[in-house]
This record gives sequence, C-alpha cells and structure tokens, in this order.
Amino acid sequence: MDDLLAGDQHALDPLERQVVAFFVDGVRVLGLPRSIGEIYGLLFISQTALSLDDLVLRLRISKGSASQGLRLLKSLGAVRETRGGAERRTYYEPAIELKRLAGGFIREQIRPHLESGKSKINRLAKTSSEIDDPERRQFVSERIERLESWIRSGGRVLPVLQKLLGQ
Amino acid sequence: MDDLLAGDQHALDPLERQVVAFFVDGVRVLGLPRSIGEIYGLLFISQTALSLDDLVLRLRISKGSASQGLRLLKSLGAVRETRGGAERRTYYEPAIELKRLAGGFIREQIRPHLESGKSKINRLAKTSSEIDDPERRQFVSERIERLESWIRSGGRVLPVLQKLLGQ
DNA sequence: TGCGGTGTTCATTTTAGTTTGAACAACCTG
DNA sequence: CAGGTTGTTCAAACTAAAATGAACACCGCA
Repeated sequence: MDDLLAGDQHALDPLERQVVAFFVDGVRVLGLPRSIGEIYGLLFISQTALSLDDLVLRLRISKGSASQGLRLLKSLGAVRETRGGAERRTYYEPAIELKRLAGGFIREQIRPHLESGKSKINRLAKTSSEIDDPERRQFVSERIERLESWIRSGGRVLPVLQKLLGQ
Repeated sequence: MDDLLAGDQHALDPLERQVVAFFVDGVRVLGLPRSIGEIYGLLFISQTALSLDDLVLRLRISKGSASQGLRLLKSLGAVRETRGGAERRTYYEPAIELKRLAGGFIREQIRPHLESGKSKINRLAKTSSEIDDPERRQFVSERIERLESWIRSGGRVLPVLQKLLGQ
C-alpha cells in the first residue's frame, strides 16, 4: 500500500530496461526463453555481481525462473559464479567474450543436434535399404546422401565459426 | 466409418514419416514452426512435385497451415513452384542445395536481426550519453562498445559461413 | 457474368513451452 | 543439531505461438 506513494526501490532504470529488452530479443533469436535474456541482460549492464535474490527482486521473476535460468547460463558458460569472500550467497557475473558465448552455445545447443542428426540419418539409411522398388530406393539413397553432406558441412563450419568469433 | 476397415489411402509410409520427423526436429532448432518441417520434409522425400492439396491430404494439416508454410518456405528459397503444363494448380519442389537453404535463412532470418540490433544499440548509446555519474557512464560505454563488436563479428562471419556452405 | 476450382486471410482454438510458487533439500552457524 | 538462509525441484497455471477452418478473394473458363 506504500506503492502509490513510494516508487519501487528495485525497479530497473530506463537504461537497464533497454538493455534487458535488447537481450530478451537477442535470446529469442537463439530459441532461448525470455527469462534467460532478462537475467543475462541485467548482469551484463550491472557493475557489480548479482545474487539470485537480486535478480528475483529487480527483474520481478520467480526464484524458480532465476534458478533455472542461471543453471542454463552457467551450462553455456555465459555467467560465472563469484563467491564473495566470507559470503554465503553466490554472486554471478556475465561472460562477455563472444568467443566464450558462441563456444558454449555451439557446444551445448548445436553440436548435440548435429550428433542426433547423424544417428537419425543412420536409421533412415537402414529403413531405405528395405525399399523394394529399385528406382525408389535409388532416389531415396541420393536424398539421404544429401542429408549426410549437409551434416558434414555443418561439422566443417562450426570450428571455423568459433575461430572467426574468437577475436 | 470405413476407417476401421480400409487403411487411409494417403497416410505416410514409414520412411516418409521418419524423414518428416527428421525435418520437424531440424526446423525446431532453427526456431521455425513444426508445419514448416513437415512440409519441407515431405517434399524432400517425394519424387514428384506436390500441390498444396497433396500436402493437406497427406500430412493432415489445414489448408491454412499449408498455405502459410509454403509462403515462408518460398521466402527462404527452400521450395520452388513448378507450374505443370496446362495445369491450373501450382506444384512445389524442394531446393536441396545447402548453399541456397543457408543463404535464404541468413538473408531472411538472421540479417534482419543484426540490422535491428544495430539500431537498438544506437538508441542505447543515446540513452547512455545522458547518464550523470561519469564512472557509470564510462562503464556503460564500454559495454555498449562490446555489443557493437559482437554485431561487427556477426557481420563478418555470415559471408564466410555462406561461402563455406556453398559447395 | 456466373461457376468451379485454387489459394489466402484471419479470428478462434489448441498446443507447446515458460513461469510460478510452494515444498523441500542443502548448508551454514551458533 | 535447531534455526535460519540460500538455492532447487516440479506440478500447476499461464502465455505466446501455431494450427485450424470458415469466409473470402482470385482466376480462368463457358
């Protein structure tokens, strides 16, 4: 009920809101949930490391979201923990080197799909070998060969990507 | 009510189902809707060009989905229309050159985001210039500079990507 | 101009995916 | 080891995005 009088102590300032919005958009392109963008965005523009509670308080998201979001960001190597001295609580800082961010994304989100793609193609090849009609079998083989070449290209491109982004 | 006796004339065979599932997964990684994967997948494994009605019938999707899906696939350069002779109806074939597919995706889905990113960063820079505290302003400037460098890297990488995939 | 066939649009429904929050596990700390 | 703090889990609620399908626009043809 103070709300009407006192502005909220924790609300984001305009710049922070703009940066958070920027990253919310950014992560959507990558297919990641909004909360990931909010969390990373606020860390990115904060001069000090923030705790889970800070994130909950300032972004007005649930503890659950913050916890899960941080877990994903950690797995991507996009945030690191800083245990502040005698502090019990964990604080988080963003990784801001593109190399690291891209590397984590490729490792965690892209490579697994390439791998599962390979095995699915193997199963496809097996299914196709049972086709009776030779003409159909031939056509399908060619298409599967095409899929394999796509995957090979992907495998070749990723390292180059990482190299180019690591500057 | 024939359903119990007669199998459905139009249902996908096991190979087709497998290929469609493969592409459904594939497009999800790219952040595109499931129907896009279904449509492209069926075209990919079909020996003949298919009409919109064929897709509706065989994939059991609505005309609306098929129409919108084809529109997106056309905009990506992932399908081409073949107007069969005196036929009134339009038939569709998949583009299967990775170069073309990647090029279309980059052009339609990635570049626009890079562009809008640039303009958002400009607005950020404007906001940041109004910060009073010099130390804070300095810090924010550095972070914004970092964002700019990311965008520059992205701009440099895309052409290389396209080149590498075009083989 | 009216008719049959083909494809598009868009308000509504449905679905998949995200967020919430209450319960609880882990962990200090006195 | 009791009490308090921090962080995690997961079923349920919610939301954003996709699919549906009925209305409609378009087009060639008689």
